[in-house]
Amino acid sequence: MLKFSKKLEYALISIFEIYDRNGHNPVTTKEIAMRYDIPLDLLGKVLQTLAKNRLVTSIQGVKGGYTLNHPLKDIKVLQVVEAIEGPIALIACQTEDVCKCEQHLNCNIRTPMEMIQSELVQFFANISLEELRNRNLKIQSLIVNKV
Amino acid sequence: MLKFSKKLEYALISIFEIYDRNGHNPVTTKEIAMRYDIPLDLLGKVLQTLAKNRLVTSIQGVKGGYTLNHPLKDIKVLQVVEAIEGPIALIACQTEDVCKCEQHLNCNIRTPMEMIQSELVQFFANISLEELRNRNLKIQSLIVNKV
DNA sequence: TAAAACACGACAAAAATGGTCGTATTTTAA
DNA sequence: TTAAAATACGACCATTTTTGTCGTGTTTTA
Repeated sequence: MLKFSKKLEYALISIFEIYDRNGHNPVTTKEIAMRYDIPLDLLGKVLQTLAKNRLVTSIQGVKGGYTLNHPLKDIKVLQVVEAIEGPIALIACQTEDVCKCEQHLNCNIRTPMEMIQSELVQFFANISLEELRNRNLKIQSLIVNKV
Repeated sequence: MLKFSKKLEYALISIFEIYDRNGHNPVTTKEIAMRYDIPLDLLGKVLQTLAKNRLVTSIQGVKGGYTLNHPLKDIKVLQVVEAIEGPIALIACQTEDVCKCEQHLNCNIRTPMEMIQSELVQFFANISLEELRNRNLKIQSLIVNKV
């Protein structure tokens, strides 16, 4: 099934959570893990990955935690996806320069897949986390109005 | 990593291959499997799934095989994806009416994810297999012109 | 009636994902 | 200066998903 990984879910939950507390102290892994019932160690790794990819800043030591590096409008869904899951590659041979799969000497889908992939990357690159929330709010208000 | 499954690859390869021979006899699982070096039994199941989803027609018996039900322009990427991988559900609780994950009693991503999912479904629903090939041809010709 | 093809359930192997553990490092504050 | 709280990170295990295999049955043609 086409789906996001748990790690990606945890990353998005964390970013939203850190954002919602911003201006205050750094948010700790433990706080997020407890609030959303996420395994502590795993969440730690997710946040470390986000830190390596400069989406959050880590602060070590007592009173440490994580802060957001950018406002939600400057974080694109693509950045989070690629930080956590690596580059998008719909079929295997798109990560390699030369297609190594003996399978498809006469491959009839490589270039079509490259095309759809580049459009998919654009798709994710064009949606910021802020828009994710706002468009959602719009939808909710439409529903409210409808009722 | 965000990617298509092998089965989905095999499905697309098969549809293109059957299309490229159309007007002739039904194409056999064995022919496709040999040409693209795909495990025979697995490919069989993929084609059976496509048949159940009315994308291809199966013909049993000697001289049997599979034929395409629709021209490429009438097959949307979404149909193939959903036939093979089931409905797109970016996070688990989108297949259920009520989110059962104790994890996210205070889930802050469900509705944002619903939003991005519905846009993603639209994305795949708007691309036909014909377009996959044609837009690709356009890109190729641009490259040729560029050189 | 034999051969060639699809149909399908059960199962096995392999890969990916999710999760755990131990240890080290950094920082604050008593 | 030392204890506690926090991140950093590699190694490892468990679970799930994906991929592939096998055996058997059914359909159709020649």
